[in-house]
Amino acid sequence: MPNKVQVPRISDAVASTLERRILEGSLKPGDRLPAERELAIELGVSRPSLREAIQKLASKGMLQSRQGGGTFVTAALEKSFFDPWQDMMGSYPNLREDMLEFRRMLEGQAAEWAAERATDADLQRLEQAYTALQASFGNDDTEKRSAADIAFHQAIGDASHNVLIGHLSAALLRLMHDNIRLNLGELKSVPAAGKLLMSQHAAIHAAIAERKPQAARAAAETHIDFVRETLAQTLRSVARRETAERRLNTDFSTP
Amino acid sequence: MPNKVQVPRISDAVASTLERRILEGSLKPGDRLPAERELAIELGVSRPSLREAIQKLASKGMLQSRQGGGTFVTAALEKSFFDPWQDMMGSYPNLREDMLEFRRMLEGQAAEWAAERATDADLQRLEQAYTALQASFGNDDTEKRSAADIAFHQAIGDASHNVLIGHLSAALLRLMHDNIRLNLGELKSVPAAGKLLMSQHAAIHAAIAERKPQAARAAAETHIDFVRETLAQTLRSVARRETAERRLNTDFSTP
DNA sequence: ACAAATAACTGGTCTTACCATTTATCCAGA
DNA sequence: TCTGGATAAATGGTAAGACCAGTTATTTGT
Repeated sequence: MPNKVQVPRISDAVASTLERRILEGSLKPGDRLPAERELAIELGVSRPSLREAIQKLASKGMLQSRQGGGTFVTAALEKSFFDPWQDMMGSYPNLREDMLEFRRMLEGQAAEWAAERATDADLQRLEQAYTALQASFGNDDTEKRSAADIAFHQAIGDASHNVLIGHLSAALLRLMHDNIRLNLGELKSVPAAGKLLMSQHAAIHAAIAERKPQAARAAAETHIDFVRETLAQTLRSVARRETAERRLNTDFSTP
Repeated sequence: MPNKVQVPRISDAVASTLERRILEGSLKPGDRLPAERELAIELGVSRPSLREAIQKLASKGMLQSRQGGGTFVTAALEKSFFDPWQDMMGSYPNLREDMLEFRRMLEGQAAEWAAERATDADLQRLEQAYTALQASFGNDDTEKRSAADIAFHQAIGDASHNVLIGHLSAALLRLMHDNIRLNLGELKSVPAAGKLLMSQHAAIHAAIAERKPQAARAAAETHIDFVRETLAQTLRSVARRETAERRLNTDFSTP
């Protein structure tokens, strides 16, 4: 019965377009879609058609609408990979080591491919993210620094033109930032770390812009190595402080 | 952000109603739904709302509409894709390429680390998985071959002693197997492929057991390259066959 | 400076109309 | 009577406009 050739339906085409934008990263998790009225015009379809497409994606869990608020991209794609670990991170310290080791490979490859494949538009976006990141340092708002950091690495992931790299690198970095913020509070970074981090970011950025794959990979790996080392030191010192406090507080049952 | 209580949406309620009717059996597979205009009146909602509900169920694969014909309850139900990546794989061929490229890096690294870090127990498990895989060839049961293949690669991932590697390599391989099964039917592998695959598995296994990281990585990469090439060939031939069939059917308007 | 009232968006729903495809009906010609 | 095709009816697909119901940003009043 359904052997007939299906005529193309507009709502399906629109759904594919949106899906594609999410997959390829121009619509990232948490982003808000343009208003339905605008988006309908931009895509050249009527609002009902657009709505049908949105319903489809919403039923897949990729979009989420709030009346009066807007329609947002969910993290369904990353969740399907990493959901189970979200909570494990805190309790299982080895996982952090594994994650950094994994990211070393991932970010290295991302940088290498980005240097090989980035389009001019990609480089432009990367440039933009880099200057934003530069600006955000010195800023006290940890939230914004995290966002800028994630955006920078995300831009590299996007430029690598492999959707898995793009989604995974961003998701992992987000996971780490959340975890760090969660477990170490505001974690005023090691005093001298800031400038070193910036120079590393600069090196990565430069290598990609100059299209030097091996240099880009090396720079990215150096970056992760530094983060790993710095984080380990900080954690050790935090641990020392906590055991010291615990020793002091042993007799006080917390009210 | 989405902590607010979600307001009940009419289209959701309608979708639930229809879904219930299907599950309870008052709408059987193959049945035609009442016309949208009638059904909308019967349910006391507008046609657009009803249509949004239908779109949702259609995207779940429970309904199927033909312009001018009607809307039918899907005969073969229970595809149950909860994984958003799974159905993306079907619709975006590029994703399959990205996935293989990514897996090349992943499996290569997994094999390298496994060769460096595997404990005796790991090697034992790997040995076990390898012999099981060997045994499963020749077997006609695709399901079991898949399972053995996944188990083998999983054993490598575990031996790499990085939980992310383990989890991801298994998850991605599973994704590919499911996708192949879903989209290409049983896909009797290319005749000569079986023995080649086995020799590749043997090479990976041997390199890890002999603790030769670089050899292990190379063997794993070769393996993925071969899979990629074979898959591409198979897909091309499938595409050829389909266009041929289409050409044959061009003149016969289906009665 | 702060809080409340207000204005401007934004998604949710409905009505109406028209188009494209399919299906059923009917009528002329053999 | 039967067959074939033209015609009409029914059905899903799309569009436009209006209004409602929440949300968010702005203004205003104290």
